[in-house]
Amino acid sequence: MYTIGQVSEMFGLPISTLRYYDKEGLFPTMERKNGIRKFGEDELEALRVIECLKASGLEIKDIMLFMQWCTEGPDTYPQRKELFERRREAVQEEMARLHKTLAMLEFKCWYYDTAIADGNEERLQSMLPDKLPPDAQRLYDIAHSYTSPSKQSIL
Amino acid sequence: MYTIGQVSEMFGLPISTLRYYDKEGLFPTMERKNGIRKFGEDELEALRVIECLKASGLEIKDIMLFMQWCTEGPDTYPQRKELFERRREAVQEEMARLHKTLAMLEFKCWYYDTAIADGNEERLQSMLPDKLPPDAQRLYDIAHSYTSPSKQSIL
DNA sequence: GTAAAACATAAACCTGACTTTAGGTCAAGA
DNA sequence: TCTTGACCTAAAGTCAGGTTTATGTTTTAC
Repeated sequence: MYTIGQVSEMFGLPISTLRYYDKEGLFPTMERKNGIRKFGEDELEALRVIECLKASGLEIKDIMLFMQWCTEGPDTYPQRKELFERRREAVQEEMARLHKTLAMLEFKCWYYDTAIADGNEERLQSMLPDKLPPDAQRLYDIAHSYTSPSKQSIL
Repeated sequence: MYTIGQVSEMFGLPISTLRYYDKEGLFPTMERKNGIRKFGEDELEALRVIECLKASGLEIKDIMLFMQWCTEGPDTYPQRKELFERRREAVQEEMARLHKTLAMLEFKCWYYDTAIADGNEERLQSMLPDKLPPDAQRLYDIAHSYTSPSKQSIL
């Protein structure tokens, strides 16, 4: 069993954040002794899951819902599974977006390297949009490829 | 040249967001005709870069600084290059974090699949933390590996 | 010429995720 | 005993990144 201060150290989170999470219902089974929070293994695993779900883009109030499900026994296994499935898809999409972002950043690194060498952007601008050196062209094409703005898939 | 409504369509961004970006100084060279904004190729490329820098985790006010540099000529090439280098590193770190997040999500998908099949978590809990099937163990170990909470590298 | 659609501004409002503040309890060491 | 440090609460404050509202102007279509 750990105190809030120990958990704050272990996870590198401010104490105020841990209290905020508790207030939002993220530790539904946490015990107390004389009003003082006692973090057990369940709460540590809850925190790992909280960090994971937050990183996946889930909001606090939806994480709270998940934690509630965890107190309701085997009937909620399917909902919990569904939640993780959808988060997995969301993270995979986010990684694909970051891949494209990275292409743009690498292209711009190359672009400004070249601009610094040339002292100006004239030669570079004359190469746009399709007469760049092969490596740079590849990055440029990824970075400037069209992505549908629709948020909802037809499926 | 495009109107704000056309650009809103093209990028799937609300008109209010484009006006907000303009107010924050993200289109420093945008022209107007009778007070009406005229988006040219420079502004379209600015928007692509804005989306990229936002996705990389940069704040609006820092994107504004970059846009200002772009109006100041070749002297600021090195700063611009530096900015993209650091964003590249930040995105690579974010992708590594998401890789770990994904391992946790995949582990939990497997976990609840198994819990649904078993009807309870007893067998699963008895396998933790190091007697899981190989594939699940791999995911579990990635997801539960320690990550230093320090934000500053020693170098 | 006129009505509707599309543009404009300033300022207030909103949301999520914390953080800070103000005031209080409690246990341990000097 | 007293004071220091770690804990507690409720409520207010903060911040980024927009969005909404109220009001007015310009462009476009008939």
